[in-house]
Amino acid sequence: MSVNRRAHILGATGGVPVGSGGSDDVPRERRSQAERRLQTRRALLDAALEQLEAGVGFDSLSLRQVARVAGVVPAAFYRHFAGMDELGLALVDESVLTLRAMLRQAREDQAQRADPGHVIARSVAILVRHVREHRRHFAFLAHARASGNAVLRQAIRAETKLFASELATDLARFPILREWTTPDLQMLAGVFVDQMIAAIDSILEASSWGPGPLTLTPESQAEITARTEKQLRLIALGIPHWRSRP
Amino acid sequence: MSVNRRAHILGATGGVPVGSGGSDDVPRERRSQAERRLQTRRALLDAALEQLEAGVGFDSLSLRQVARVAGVVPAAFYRHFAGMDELGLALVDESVLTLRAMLRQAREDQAQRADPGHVIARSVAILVRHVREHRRHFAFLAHARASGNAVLRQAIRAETKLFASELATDLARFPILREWTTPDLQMLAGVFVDQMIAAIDSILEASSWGPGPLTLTPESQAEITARTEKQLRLIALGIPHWRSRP
DNA sequence: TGTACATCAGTGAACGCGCGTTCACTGATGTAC
DNA sequence: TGTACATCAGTGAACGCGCGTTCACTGATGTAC
Repeated sequence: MSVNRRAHILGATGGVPVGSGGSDDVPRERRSQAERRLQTRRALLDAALEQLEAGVGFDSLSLRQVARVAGVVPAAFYRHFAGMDELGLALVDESVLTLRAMLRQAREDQAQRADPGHVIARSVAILVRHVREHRRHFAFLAHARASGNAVLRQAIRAETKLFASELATDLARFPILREWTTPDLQMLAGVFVDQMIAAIDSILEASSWGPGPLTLTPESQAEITARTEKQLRLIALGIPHWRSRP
Repeated sequence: MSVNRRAHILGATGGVPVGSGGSDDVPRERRSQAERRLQTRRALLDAALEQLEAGVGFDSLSLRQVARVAGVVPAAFYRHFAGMDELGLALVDESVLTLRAMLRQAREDQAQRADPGHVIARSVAILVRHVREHRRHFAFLAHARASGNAVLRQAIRAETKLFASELATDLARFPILREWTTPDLQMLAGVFVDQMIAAIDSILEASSWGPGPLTLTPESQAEITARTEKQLRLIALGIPHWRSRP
């Protein structure tokens, strides 16, 4: 993996595009200061995500390394974030948008086809696809969730609770759950979210086999999908027999 | 938190106990080399656990800091471990013993009273008690499980799978599960383990409110216990309606 | 349109610090006689 | 029991390194006239 390949995408000094017909993949047209500012910010976020995806923990991420991969001098970092914590919170914001998009898509998919028999299979498929398409965000959330950084950990836990609440609201629309109390719906949403987190962990683990000896045979994506569907179906089987009383 | 309070518990130089009637809490009797060696090793492990418990991630743990808290010079660390990874693996071994002890206790408790109605409540109680009594080990596992250290992560994942398999074996003894296929039992054990992990996270989170602004109201231990019991009961409700076919 | 000045994203050098690792050493514990 | 030597856990000094943060700076972009 080249660590420095983004180096100087913005031009050599003072942020000016150098040369005339560079062979870089970045267009050389004139850009406003605001555009260039956004571009550097993005490069910093991407540099962090890139290393996070490669298995580096957020705690061990260094400001200098992030700046280096982003092709910028360390001091320039401070023009965008007060420190790594602030960058981390920006990543939480981004990642939460991804989560919400996933929930929204599942909701719309659900609304389109009134075919309640396949809700679980379709939801799992959407989950798996989203995790694969937004690996970096999910890898960040999965790791920073348990990281040593209290600020990030707290932020992610808070967002997870919010996510569970939104899911509870969605669940309330199912006829069979209409009579359930709000706390019971929250409890049920909690079970689903816990299983979802476990599934995300499995997917990330299965698709991130870097160097080193494999002591565990990684599960295939199909296996994870099948197992997760089974688990959710088992849980769903209990629902009709739950007596939800205030 | 005093970082240095263990300093020189073993004596000042060459490992010789200094003074004659020290006021330290460590007895000054003559000790064999082997005993002193074990004692320092333990001090190193404890120093690491202490910081892990305080919220420091394993990734950010420094060899020098661990040695300092253990009251030993950095170079002495290498008399016991080749590096932090090896210390981490030793902690995995220890923590896994704690996990097994918990499972064994739940099993014995189960065997003593043939009162199947309270299996869940009693199991949750045992879980909660163990997590509180062995906070440091569980905090280590919960964090290093998602840490940036691939070696530790792998080791813990492997042990988690093993744990789930043992649980599956225990589950097979329940009359209602006697007809289930092995893969289905594994799947069910997986659900329980996932919920257990989530519960452990909650307990650790609830009881580790260090400094900093509280944006989330921490759940009380009673709330966590009640919620976990509910979740497991819901899952159990589905069991009789699952058709397990080869 | 042309000119003079302001803004500000990114630069490059410098700082002090804690880190992991190495090394020859010390001196109490352990052992052979 | 007494003596001479071996073992080896822990010492302390040293090393080079990457880190986060600061600072005055540069020079292209943006703006007022």
